[in-house]
This record gives sequence, C-alpha cells and structure tokens, in this order.
Amino acid sequence: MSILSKLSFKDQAFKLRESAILDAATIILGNKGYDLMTMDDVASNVGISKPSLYKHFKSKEELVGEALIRLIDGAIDFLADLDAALSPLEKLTALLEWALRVRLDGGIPFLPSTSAHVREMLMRNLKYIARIFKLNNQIEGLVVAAQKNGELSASLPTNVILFSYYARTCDPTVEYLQIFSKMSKDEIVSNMLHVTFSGFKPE
Amino acid sequence: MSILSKLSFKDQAFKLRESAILDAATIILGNKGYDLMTMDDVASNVGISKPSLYKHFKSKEELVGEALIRLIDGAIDFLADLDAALSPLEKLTALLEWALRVRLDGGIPFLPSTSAHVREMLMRNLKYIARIFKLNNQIEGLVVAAQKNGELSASLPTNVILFSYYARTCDPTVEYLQIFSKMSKDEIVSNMLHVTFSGFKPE
DNA sequence: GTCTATAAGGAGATAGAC
DNA sequence: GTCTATCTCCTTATAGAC
Repeated sequence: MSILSKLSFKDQAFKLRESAILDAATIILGNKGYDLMTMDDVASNVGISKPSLYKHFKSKEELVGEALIRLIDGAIDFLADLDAALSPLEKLTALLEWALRVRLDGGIPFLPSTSAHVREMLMRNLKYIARIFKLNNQIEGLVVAAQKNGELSASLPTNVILFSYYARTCDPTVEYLQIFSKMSKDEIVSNMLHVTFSGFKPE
Repeated sequence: MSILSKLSFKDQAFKLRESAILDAATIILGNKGYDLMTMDDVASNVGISKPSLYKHFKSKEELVGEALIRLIDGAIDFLADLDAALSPLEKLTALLEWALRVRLDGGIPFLPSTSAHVREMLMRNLKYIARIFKLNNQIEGLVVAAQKNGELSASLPTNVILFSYYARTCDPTVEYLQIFSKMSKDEIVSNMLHVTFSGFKPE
C-alpha cells in the first residue's frame, strides 16, 4: 500500500468522524438548543475526547455553523430533487411538509428558531450566509411565482409570506400538538399546512 | 409616625423595588433570553447588589417565573377590559394585536417562545401554571365560541387554532420584518393579523 | 437590608504526554 | 491524532461585616 493511499484512507476516516460529530451535534441541538449544548455532550456522544473534537472544529460556533450549513444543503437538495412539473405552491408545500416531518421525528429543520444571540453568531459566519442566501433566493423565487400565477395572495408583500413561511418551519405549535394532543403525525402535518396557507377562517 | 405606618412605608419601598427588579428582568429577558440573562445583569440594571436581589427572589428561576406571571396577568386584565360587545373573533384579534405591538416596542408578549428547558422550568412552577391555566381557559372559550358562530373554521381542531394562536404571539416573523423590511409597525401588525387569520392564499 | 468578598461548579478551550 | 489533566472565565448563590 502506497503512502498516498494510506493518507487517503486516513483522510476518509477523518471525514467519517467529522460526519459523526455533525450528526451528534445536530441531534443535541434539537434536544437542548445552542446554549445548553456543551462540547462535552458532543464529544461523549460521539465517543471521543474533547481535544479530539477541537481538532475537527476549532470552536463551538464553528461546529454549530457547519451543522446548520449541512441542514441548509439538505433543503437545497430536496428542492432540486422535486418533480419539475410541480407548481410553485406545490413545491413550497412539499418543502414545508418535509421540514415539519423532520421535526416530528425529533430532528431540526433547515431553519431553527434562533435566539437573537444565535442569529447574531450565524450572521458573522460568511459560509453560512452564502448558503442561506442561495436557499432564500430559491424560496423567494417560488413565492413570487406563486403570487404571479394566483396560487398565493398578490396583495401581501412577498417578504411577509417569505418570513412567515420560514417561521412555520420552526413553529412551536408542532411540539405543543405532539405533547398535548392525541393527533397522529400525519394529522399534525395536514393541520399545520392548512393553517399556514389558509389561516383560521372558514373556507 | 407609628411603628405600623413605618413598616408599611418600608413595605411599600420594598414592593416598589420588587417591581423595578421585575421590570428590569422583563426587559433583559426580551433582549437576551433566559439562558443569557444573568443575575448580575439584573442587579446592575436596577442599581442594587446581587445579594439584595436574592433577598427579593431566592433564585433566577423564581425571578423569571414572577416576571412571566406578571405578563400573563397583563393579558388577563387586557381581556377583562375589552368591550363586552365585541365578538369572539374581534377579541382574539385585539389580544393578538396587543401582543404584537408589545413586541414591536421591544417588550415580550404574555407567552414567550420558550426553549424546552424554559418550558420545563415553568411547568414546575405551580403559580405560573395556575395563571396560564386561567388565561388558556379564556382564550380557548373565545376560540370555541368563534368556531360556533362561524367566525373561525369549525373543521379545524380547536387545539390547532389555539396553539397556533399562541405561536403567533411570539412569531419570529415580527423581528425579521423589523430588521429586513422598511414596513411601519402598523403595516407589520396588519400583515401579521392577515396571515394569521387568512393565511397566504388569495381572498 | 445592603454591601464586599467569595465559595462552588460549569463550560469553552488548551498543554503536554504518548 | 488522541487522550488525561488543567487553565480560565463566567455565573449562580451565599457568608459575614456594617
């Protein structure tokens, strides 16, 4: 075995461990949030020591940034894989449904409901900004298209629909319904989608 | 001056300081959230020392609990002061509008978007639970009445409307619009109300 | 009741051996 | 590259003087 392939193998193992770290961080973030997630949590969850963790990510902020970037990329990939024949509204509905199901399965969606502190941290992360910018452009395009073709209200400012759409991906109603109602996941998703697009009023 | 009135005077001053502490805690909670609010913050903001602060509230949890109870009471009072001639939907709209305006002025509404950690803490606070139970009963009554008289959809489960309504009081869309749009407070409120009750779809 | 000073413990980050 | 052990700082909470 050559030196080169040895290095490559090491590199692969390194990447695998990095992925395992990000998986753990994502799960813990979902359970406890940023402030309560500790680097000890992550390290012990992966089964490595804290200094090893710091060999992969030089700070807690960087680790969380990378974990969230991966989620954004997941959303971008999801959009890319959607049937191109779907209408803008159908695509928006599918993406929101996907995000809601991720949360119902204990995960976190592509846009966590961030505290002002976390939001500030992310705004300093240029790599994160670039990804969120790309995703935002795609979703904004879908909203504008849906407004143009009459699927969504054209009298509402696009920003209002766009930001409210993001807010629905991390709406705490999902957790309330999981805890305090006997509804199935499918029922929760269906009701959340209805409330998001049609509101509370009668048809 | 009698001893009794002296005590009463001292008592009054004590109450006044207590109120000032709760004011400060409420503002800091709004700015930084529970985890990042420190007792040093609160003490220095009020202009007292930390041990004095602990004479009033025996822990951070108790302080935050009392601050949030005061907010709940504010919402209960607001509902009680509403014109009795208003319809259920009009009352629900007025309360949500009030909560949104509180947030636009930098305050926090009666129901903060709590992390799982904070929610757990509050669930152990029996005094808090009692107040939230009272407020919830009133709001749930309004929702049921509005569903009965056709102002709100009767086909949606009451829980879905109720929890979504709570979620709107702390919807991050408000902050996004404040930061990223040029809309006035009135426009933000009006759009939030529209999206809440009528959704994104055309009329 | 209020303060100065400090305990007690948690958490991010690192030194240095292997 | 990984670990054990440690540094440093921050935060909750309190002891003890006045």
